[in-house]
Amino acid sequence: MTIYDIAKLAGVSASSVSRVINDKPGVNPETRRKIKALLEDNNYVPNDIARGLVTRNSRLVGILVPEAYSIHLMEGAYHITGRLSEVNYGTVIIKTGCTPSECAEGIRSIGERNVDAVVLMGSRYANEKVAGAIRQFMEKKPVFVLNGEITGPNVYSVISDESGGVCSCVNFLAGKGRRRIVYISDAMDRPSSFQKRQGFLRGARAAGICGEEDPESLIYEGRNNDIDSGEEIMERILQEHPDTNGLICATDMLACGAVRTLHRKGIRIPDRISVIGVDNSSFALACYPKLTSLNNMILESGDEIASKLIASLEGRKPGASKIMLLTEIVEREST
Amino acid sequence: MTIYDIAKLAGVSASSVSRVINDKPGVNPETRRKIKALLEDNNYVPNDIARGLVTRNSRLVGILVPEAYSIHLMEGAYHITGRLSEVNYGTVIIKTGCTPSECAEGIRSIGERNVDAVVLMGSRYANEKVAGAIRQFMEKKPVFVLNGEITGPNVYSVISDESGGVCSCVNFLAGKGRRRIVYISDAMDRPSSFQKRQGFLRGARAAGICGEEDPESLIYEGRNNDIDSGEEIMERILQEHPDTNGLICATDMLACGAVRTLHRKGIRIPDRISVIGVDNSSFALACYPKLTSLNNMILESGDEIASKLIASLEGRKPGASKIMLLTEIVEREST
DNA sequence: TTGTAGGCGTTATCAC
DNA sequence: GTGATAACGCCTACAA
Repeated sequence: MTIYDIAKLAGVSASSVSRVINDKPGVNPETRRKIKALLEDNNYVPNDIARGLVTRNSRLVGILVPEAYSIHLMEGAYHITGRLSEVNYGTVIIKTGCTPSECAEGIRSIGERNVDAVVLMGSRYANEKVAGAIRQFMEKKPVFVLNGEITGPNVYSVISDESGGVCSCVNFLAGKGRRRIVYISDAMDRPSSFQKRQGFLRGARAAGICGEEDPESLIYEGRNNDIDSGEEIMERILQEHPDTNGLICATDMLACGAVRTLHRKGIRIPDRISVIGVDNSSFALACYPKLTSLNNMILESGDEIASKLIASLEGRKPGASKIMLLTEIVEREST
Repeated sequence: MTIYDIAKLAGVSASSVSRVINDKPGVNPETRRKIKALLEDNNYVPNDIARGLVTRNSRLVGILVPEAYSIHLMEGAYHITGRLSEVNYGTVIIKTGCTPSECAEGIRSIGERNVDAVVLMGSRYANEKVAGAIRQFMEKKPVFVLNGEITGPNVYSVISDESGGVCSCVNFLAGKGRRRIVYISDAMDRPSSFQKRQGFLRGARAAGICGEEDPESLIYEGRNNDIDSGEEIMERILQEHPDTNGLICATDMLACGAVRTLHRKGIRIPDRISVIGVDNSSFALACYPKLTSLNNMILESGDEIASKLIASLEGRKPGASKIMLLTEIVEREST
């Protein structure tokens, strides 16, 4: 069912039908009614492809998500999808590999999809390879990166102050009298991990909890970012330093794992040790006790991006090209 | 950069360029090399929109997800996305409302996107309104529904035997000597909830755990499907029947909540009470103790759908129009 | 082996 | 107020 079919049925030209479909003026009210009825009766749906060919936009936004399993990022993508659905934009979500080359390849592949804009989920995309791919394949289209920083004329970055956040977590625990505070890092394969780690070092020095000791020695890093990994590392921590009474984990998942070990050993939380996670995810709630967690504002960042995106898509100015959201500690039962 | 631009640069016609791009025969090896080089140098990317207009397919699959917050379904969508990415198909994920009308509206809106096929995530879409919308707006395109049953010439349903699964959970607990087994249902606003509930009733009768009592009295239903809700209901259950020693929850999330209450009351799991969740999600792992959970095969269903989808897209037969996956209890620490 | 012409469904630009 | 007509970028007969 094309506009020509409808036109024939109505005894008018395709142009008139097109005008009715797009609510454009210049068509007799009577004719308009008639065409509208016909459209309805034949449940005509416009062919967005053909439309896109001439209007040069697809009402589609590409979202790249790294395949390294992160529910949290996917939730963010889902959130953005919701916001865009409201204004009748669809999202094409594509999984990419995690290496810089694979990320860059993702840019290229999404480029072929003729999306109107692109969102990069996570700091993993903040690297030179990706920046280059953007220059090559996304020259004219706006690119938004969530929790990562890329520089370019058409690139907008929304990051959250994870470094400052983790730093304040140390301070928070120190304020509760915790003297031996350790940090479980996630895999150091992306900027965000470094940020958090740096934040811990800064906080540890500022709080003066390491004395003569090198604060680096308070950092542990597991094989993976999952619950089992957190469990293992916690085991090691307790073995090496049974006096540990403050714990900050780079993700809620790692924290869940650590908490398991503490349960098993009968170490009470937060009486004997306080635990803080990062992400403020559903895992923080599923954990017992409910985890105090650093809200790194993934959802809020998604909102910011959605707003900028919609503004940009509608021809308005998206605003500042780099913004940072402040994080906040959401206190629950584990501290 | 269009094929015409490349053609001009190479001093040939657009058709030759097109032939090279699509790896079609009938072009001088020398010319082919030259064109290929040009394509590369100008990092030409084909306009999928224009291509779609003539080939009448978009290499895009629509996925409808209900906005009722369900990480689990989104993970499934993500999973399918991954599978389709491998064969260079993109997915357009659209959130829809939860009422039958809103779901049907989603079908219409995805219809405008000229996707090659549609996937409906969850049993919420299994209703007559949606079936009607499919007949109207998706007449020619294959529709796949995950964990829900819709009948139609172009509709393929993959469901999982949640009813049988929950039934066997009752049996499983009864086999462990649990005599008072209760069920916490999720909101009864979709077929899947009914299935699970029915399964419980069937299991309760078969196991003979209700005696003269009406097994309906063993069913509790909370306001929401979240952790807090599970916590509240568990509280009530213990008040009304402190002798409860077996618990089946319609979702892992509800189970997490229930476990919280048990912790608080100092009731040991599984010593005093065994707990089983449904979904076999990450929440089951985040919980302490790790939850025994009924794997309702969402991911596996996604795989089935992806396979059928790809087959169908490539012109092969997708196979049976309705299949059911058997569920299985994944035993962990809570039973 | 190569090029020409027509068409995919829509919108935009003119005449009328 | 209405209707031809030409794009949009690509593919595919068919002709050369």
